[in-house]
Amino acid sequence: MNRARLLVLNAPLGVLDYRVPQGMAVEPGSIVVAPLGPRQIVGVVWEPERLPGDEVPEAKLRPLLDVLPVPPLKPALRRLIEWTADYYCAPPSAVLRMVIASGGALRGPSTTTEYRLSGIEPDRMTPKRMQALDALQGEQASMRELAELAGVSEAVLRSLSQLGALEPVTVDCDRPYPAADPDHLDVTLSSEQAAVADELIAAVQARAFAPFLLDGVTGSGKTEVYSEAIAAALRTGRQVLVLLPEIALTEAFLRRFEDRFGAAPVTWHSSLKSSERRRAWRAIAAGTAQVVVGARSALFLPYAKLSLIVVDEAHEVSFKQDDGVRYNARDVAVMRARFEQLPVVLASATPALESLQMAESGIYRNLDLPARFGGAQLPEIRLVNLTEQPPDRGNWLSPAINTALVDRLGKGEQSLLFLNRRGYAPLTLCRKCGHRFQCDNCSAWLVEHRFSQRLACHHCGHEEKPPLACPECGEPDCMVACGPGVERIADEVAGLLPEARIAVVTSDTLGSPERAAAFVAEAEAGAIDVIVGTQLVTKGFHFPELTLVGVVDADLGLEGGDLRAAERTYQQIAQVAGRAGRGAKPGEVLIQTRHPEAPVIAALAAGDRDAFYDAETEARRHAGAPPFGRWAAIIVSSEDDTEAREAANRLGATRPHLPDIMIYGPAPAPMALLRGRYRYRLLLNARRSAHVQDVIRKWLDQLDFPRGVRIGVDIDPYSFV
DNA sequence: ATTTTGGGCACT
DNA sequence: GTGCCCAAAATT
Repeated sequence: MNRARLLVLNAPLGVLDYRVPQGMAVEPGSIVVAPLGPRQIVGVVWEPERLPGDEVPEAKLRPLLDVLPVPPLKPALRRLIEWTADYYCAPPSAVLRMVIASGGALRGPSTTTEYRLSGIEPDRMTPKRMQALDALQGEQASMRELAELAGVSEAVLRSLSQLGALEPVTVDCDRPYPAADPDHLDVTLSSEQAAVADELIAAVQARAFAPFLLDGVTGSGKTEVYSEAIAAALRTGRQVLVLLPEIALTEAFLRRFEDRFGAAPVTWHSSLKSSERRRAWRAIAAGTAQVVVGARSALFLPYAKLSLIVVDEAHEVSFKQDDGVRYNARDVAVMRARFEQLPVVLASATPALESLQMAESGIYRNLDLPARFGGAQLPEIRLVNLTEQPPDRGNWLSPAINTALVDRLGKGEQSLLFLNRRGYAPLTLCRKCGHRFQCDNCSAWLVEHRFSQRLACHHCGHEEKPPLACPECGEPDCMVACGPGVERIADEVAGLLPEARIAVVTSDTLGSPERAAAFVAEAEAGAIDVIVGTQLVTKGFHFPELTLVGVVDADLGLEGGDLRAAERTYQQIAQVAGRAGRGAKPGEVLIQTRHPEAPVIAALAAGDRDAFYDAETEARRHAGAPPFGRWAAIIVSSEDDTEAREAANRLGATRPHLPDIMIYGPAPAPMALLRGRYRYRLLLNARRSAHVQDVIRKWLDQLDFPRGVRIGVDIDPYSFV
């Protein structure tokens, strides 16, 4: 009798045992199809001793249906799944789901049919058809995806297809990607860069676990350096994974990559079309995808022969996933490298304190690139004390920034204004009765977006048209904007420099890779004078003509009780400052603040990175915060407030009392209502030696909660909402 | 997660 | 007795 223990994709089921029929060849890692009641589910064969489960009598076992024609998941990846589930207190099935991310990749034919506009106009035009033809210009995807894209039903598209306006295209899912050539470009590195590159190359050739912290100021050429390690990996015929924090601005990165290697890398991110996702997954599993550039989810793909992981901008907060499995891709990347026995490079100009600490204690090898490449100087940083030099009433830019903006426009140089607030104003109220426009589903104000004429919630995506009259008192045309957003700053610049070409850069305006690429092209061509942007502009840009950076409100990030507020503020401002003066002309950075004496701000002004890190290290040590202690959050949520509060109280009442773990709460979460769910939070602060995960698991296991209640565990949380 | 089962209740 | 709704149980 041949049994197989499966990890199945359904989280509440987890582990199920099956019989292996005669003649079916399975091994640990095989991806199989199994019967479940009247349905079929996908699972992965596992070592039984590694997945605890009750022994099911043989009579109950049903036979497996099929083995899918994809390579079995390798032991290193299976260990990573186990580790991730264990460390982040997540169901193993939920982690497995990230590996088998592309349902369609596993089964079915190796071609799919996509549709695109043929250019033929349908005889009879209807509003829906018009809308579809408009929206689908230049798109090619499956019926379903096109329907979603155009905001029409599939029936509309089917009729368009019948009329010939949409034509089918057969797509081969296994067509190979263009080959990357490690020697496509002859690269000249400085001697400092070459020394660092050589060390990385040696690590790639050594084929052993080796974590590196590649620590270099903005503009020091980190990408060029680790590209040489990528080239070394390509020469051995193996694969490389490069993790980037966000896709919005990867276009520029991809172009540089193509210049270096003669082919675009394989990309992986959430907005891939299903056929692209499938093609990438299969190529990655087959080992034919040489270099994968992806968002954090690319970390869990089944690489056939991985040889190097690079985490670029490794300090970025967006490597922390904040729903589903709440993992930190930066940390999991190191674990994957360990299980796979490979080098991993964390590259950053402003490393997380945790990473610095690992380097200092010798666990990570520290590689420094202290100078900017090509002799470019780091920009000069000046503080603008807003209490001494306030902006004009109703404005947000101080005379100092205004003067500098005028000066740069006169010289034909570019300026960048940074404010981490989307929209026109963070709060809108009625001038007559003071009514504040709030989201129905979240504890958050609705933010006015003037360009798109909408009031939007930045947490749940709810949008509405701005009302003509106050919903509370009926006063017509009553809305008053409170505080600045990037759109309002752009307005102010337009008033100051009527002839300037201004671009607002946020996730709203740069949502798609295409638009991001268009913006980068415009900015490089000098068609933009002033860029006003959110944190999106802090990363990755390289505009040689950009010589002025203005930080509109340096104090903004320090508000709120976020444990990492100081570090994040330092990183954001240091990164955005690093956009200035990357070419031949020196850069200048003006930082508006009300607290010039705050340690973070003072360190930024002095350009004294060590002073900041020393002060922050002491603060963290004192607070028992990472890396000296650990935090964990438990979020209890339900659509019913009472149900959520009672569940949270029950958790609080049964809290374990331990000497090395402090447990605070429950209390309403800072976002007490989010996407229609009421939320309560408990916080754990533990000594480093404490087994936080074990404690949490034991604590939660002994309780039962009503169906509507969700318990989320966040280990090493970044977001404190 | 999804499907099946079973109890309670209103209605014929 | 039948149909309907919802909660609980089962799924290997």
